[in-house]
Amino acid sequence: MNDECNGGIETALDIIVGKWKPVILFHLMSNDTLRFSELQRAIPKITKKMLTAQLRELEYHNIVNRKVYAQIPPKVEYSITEYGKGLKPVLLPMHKWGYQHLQHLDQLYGDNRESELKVK
Amino acid sequence: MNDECNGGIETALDIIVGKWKPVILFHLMSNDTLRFSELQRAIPKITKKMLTAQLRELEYHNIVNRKVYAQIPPKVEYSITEYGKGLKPVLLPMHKWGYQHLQHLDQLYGDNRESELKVK
DNA sequence: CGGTATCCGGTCGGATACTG
DNA sequence: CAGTATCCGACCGGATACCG
Repeated sequence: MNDECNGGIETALDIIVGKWKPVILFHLMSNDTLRFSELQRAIPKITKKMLTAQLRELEYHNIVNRKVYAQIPPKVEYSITEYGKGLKPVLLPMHKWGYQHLQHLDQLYGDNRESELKVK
Repeated sequence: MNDECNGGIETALDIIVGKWKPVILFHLMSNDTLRFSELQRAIPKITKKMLTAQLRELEYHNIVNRKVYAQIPPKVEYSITEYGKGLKPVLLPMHKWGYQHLQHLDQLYGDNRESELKVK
């Protein structure tokens, strides 16, 4: 971390931040391939607009693959690219830390703090 | 990653995301202790408002410590908490991946793509 | 020195309706 | 089925001025 150029962190954040990107990546990383509608069902509260937008950004950065089947009705499949799999060493520690952090909070304040957290 | 509950990632992101948090953490992690004005000088483009806001959020999550010296003129020192140091295993892979990603892009498109990146 | 207070523009994301 | 298009409110972050 005593390396110059902290910009690497911002670069990584730019790519994985977005209200829905973590969930999307989570599902794609555990499912190999998913259709647009399958993602929609897996993430009920997301709108098509958002799902499309976030997928496009991930696609732009070569994290996910978009495969269009030229047929009617249309069919589009999304999957993590090989390059995108390189994000696992980034996401796993994040997941681990975040999970432990939640436990830590529960242990400090008890288990029913949804409300307080939301209010921030 | 095939663990349920991807919320851990969002929890972690909530804490380390923010336009200036990565830079702030970077400086605090390599300097042990810094005054408000030192941080300001280290990050020239940040405003007091933003520096205060981001520090307060980090403090709220117990990532940084705020030590106020009751004297005139005032003096406030910031440092990473022991708990905050636990973020290193999260930030280091991020930094590494992001840095490699930048290299990856340079290798693909040549070195003068600042412009394109900004336009996105 | 180390902040608040206030204002304000731009962007993010949600709701809804429409389409090939 | 897999998207666009449009509108719109909320919030994020910058500029500036003031304060203990």
